[in-house]
Amino acid sequence: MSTDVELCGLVARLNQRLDSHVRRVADRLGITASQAIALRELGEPMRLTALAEHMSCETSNAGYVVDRMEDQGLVERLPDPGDRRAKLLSLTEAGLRCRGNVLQALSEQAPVEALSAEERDSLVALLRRATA
Amino acid sequence: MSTDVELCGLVARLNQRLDSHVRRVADRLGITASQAIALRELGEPMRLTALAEHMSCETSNAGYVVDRMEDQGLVERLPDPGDRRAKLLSLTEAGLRCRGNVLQALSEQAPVEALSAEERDSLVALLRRATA
DNA sequence: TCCAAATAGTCCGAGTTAGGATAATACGAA
DNA sequence: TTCGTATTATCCTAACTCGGACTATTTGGA
Repeated sequence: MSTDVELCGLVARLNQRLDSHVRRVADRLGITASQAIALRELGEPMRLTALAEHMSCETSNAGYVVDRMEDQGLVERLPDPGDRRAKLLSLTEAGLRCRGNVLQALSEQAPVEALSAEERDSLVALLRRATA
Repeated sequence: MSTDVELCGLVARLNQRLDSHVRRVADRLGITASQAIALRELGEPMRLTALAEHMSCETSNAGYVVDRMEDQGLVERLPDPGDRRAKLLSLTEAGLRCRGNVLQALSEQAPVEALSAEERDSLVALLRRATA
């Protein structure tokens, strides 16, 4: 088994764990995991394409998630002044409150207790380079 | 943005890239990405629970994937001699051939060219500890 | 022995995801 | 300007995924 193949499995496993973590947090807040991730990334208004990029998913998928959030009054689609094709996704009052709760809950539990702070830093650095 | 939160996003991004890679390979071979991963992990007969663990997914999901593979004649469910509840997933002739193609295709392109061999090794080491 | 709890697998419902088709708008080059 | 190409978002379909309910079987303790 080559290093590369093992790497795939390890990344998938860690991703699945982090995802479970987000899922638990989201359940507690009454939203879905994807919504929690979207809220996490919506620190400032952005286009759907940009949100999809931040969420590491397809644009159509981000659209599906935003549809539900719009129904729940968490986000609005405002026209983009500079491009009539585009819309700016902007959090509502409720969305901002919900985002605060998400960030709070996500930071409460460290999802990778097994690593020291230094190891986490070097892991982040490696991942940054790997995905650059 | 804390290190932990950034870590979540980076892992998701890398996972998505590796997944896309598997998806392209699988498309070329006429199977789905999940099937390619299942084939990759089925180096030897194992139970459904074990396969799910290797695939980093729920048992029910692994069952869904195996159902399709069984329909296509890639895998068989044989009774486990030691436990009448369990079944051993075993590749057929066609499954073995397909697995060979998958391993070949997956090893052709390195999915993380941005890192040197040493960096890949330390990344693998960190991920092993993080998911231990 | 006998029963409660744990484990293995199946099935189902609801929700999520990718990818392709489409329509509207923007952009760049001739 | 004007046309071909690229971008932005939406919708749809097929496929995937989780989590829970259920049955059969095993295991461990009284």
